[in-house]
Amino acid sequence: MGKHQNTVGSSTYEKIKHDIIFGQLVPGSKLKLENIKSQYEASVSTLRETLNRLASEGFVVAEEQRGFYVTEVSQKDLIEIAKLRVLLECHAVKASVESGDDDWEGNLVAAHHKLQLIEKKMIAGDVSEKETWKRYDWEFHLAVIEACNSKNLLELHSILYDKYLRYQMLVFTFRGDEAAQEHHKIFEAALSRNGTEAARLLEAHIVNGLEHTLAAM
Amino acid sequence: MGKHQNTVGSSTYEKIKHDIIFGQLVPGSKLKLENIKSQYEASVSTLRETLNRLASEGFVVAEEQRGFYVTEVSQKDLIEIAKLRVLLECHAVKASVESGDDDWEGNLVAAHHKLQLIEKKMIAGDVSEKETWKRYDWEFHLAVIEACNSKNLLELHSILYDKYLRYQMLVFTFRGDEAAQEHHKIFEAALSRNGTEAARLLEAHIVNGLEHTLAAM
DNA sequence: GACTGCAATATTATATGATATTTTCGCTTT
DNA sequence: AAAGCGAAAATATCATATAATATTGCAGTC
Repeated sequence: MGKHQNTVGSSTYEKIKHDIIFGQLVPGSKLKLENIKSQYEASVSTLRETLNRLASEGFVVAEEQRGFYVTEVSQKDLIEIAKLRVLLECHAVKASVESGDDDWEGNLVAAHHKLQLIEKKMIAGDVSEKETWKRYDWEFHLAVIEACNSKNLLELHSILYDKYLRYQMLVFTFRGDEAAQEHHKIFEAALSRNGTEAARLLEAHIVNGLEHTLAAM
Repeated sequence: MGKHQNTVGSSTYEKIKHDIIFGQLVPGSKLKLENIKSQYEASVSTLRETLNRLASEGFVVAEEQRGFYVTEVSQKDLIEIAKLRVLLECHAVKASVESGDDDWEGNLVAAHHKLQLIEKKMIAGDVSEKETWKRYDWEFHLAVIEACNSKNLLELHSILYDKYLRYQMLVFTFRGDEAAQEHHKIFEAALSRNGTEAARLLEAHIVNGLEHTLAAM
């Protein structure tokens, strides 16, 4: 059961990725190896491995012979990412409700329940658990599309979600009850196996979130 | 004009990726650092950087403390990739014909012309330039969607195309005149700004290719 | 006699610090 | 200003040390 000890490489990967998504590492800033070496307690080579991985995922830009930079943000980029999320996620939800089995349903119910609980807390004014909230949001969105039968799609979606999340964290604002209701409707449509409706609601949900974030940028 | 000298890292990346796509490195085989060190003339650290990059793109699988393996192939995976290509490429072509300018048209005409030339050679029996042919095929498909206004989408598509190409190379078979005609029809639809028709033809083109490849696996 | 469990050994992956290149930046000269 | 020239800083690469995994051989058991 006990998760075997992580390598230095994988834990620095998690840390740096986290710090980019949650804004500790500011967009456009240079990642000088010597500097981050002390900050993340890893050697140059290990850091380079990490930064190369993050570069292929798009969180870091690697300029040949010139080092690494935290990827810039822009409204255009956010719009692209949101549109791609709509494209992939709406396609996936239709496939998912088609082929989801009882396990899928159970998992979806659980994910929605947990999300609902923390949303209530947030709406009541407790903003202390932003990261937990976002994890539950992620788990819910994943649960909806998980039965889409495409590992490849789920992997792409995972990266897109993180990129989208980065923008949300950048200009943190809570849409509160509105988003919670949208989640609930998506949940109901998915559970009643209405793929088209779930896709429609999902698109509206993402677009609303996008506009909210854009307005705050 | 002169392309500035490549780093060891980027050239080994190109080489290993090429060898995976074109089958020199067989699916599932282990990439032992010491072995490939001599083969690709790079140090362990450089190779690890490369393999980490290829792992996030999905050409290599990295198992913690167990090393790197060439990603396995399967019919299921191929089907997933083809479906994703359809999803992204059809969406992109509609956006592209909407907003493509004269530069886009010019580039598309050029790409189609070059592809047509080499297809004629191939049909005539000259199979000596497989790689050039595939590069032109790639350039054509890219040219069609290039004006979609989404850097993110084009990057995802680029990786998907390479994964798809790997399967085609695995069971190399030339669809000949059939594919050439499909390309031509896609070209005409795109040029006449009929996005819906272009998307329809593109989907059929990819699905036909998929079935051809599946049948040969 | 074959099978299981354990310990010693060999192999391999991971991580590090040192070295070689390359770029950057300030200073001088035109 | 613009170009040329180092010195300093940063990146890319390497060889090696450390830690983990796989393998082998040997006893003890069924």
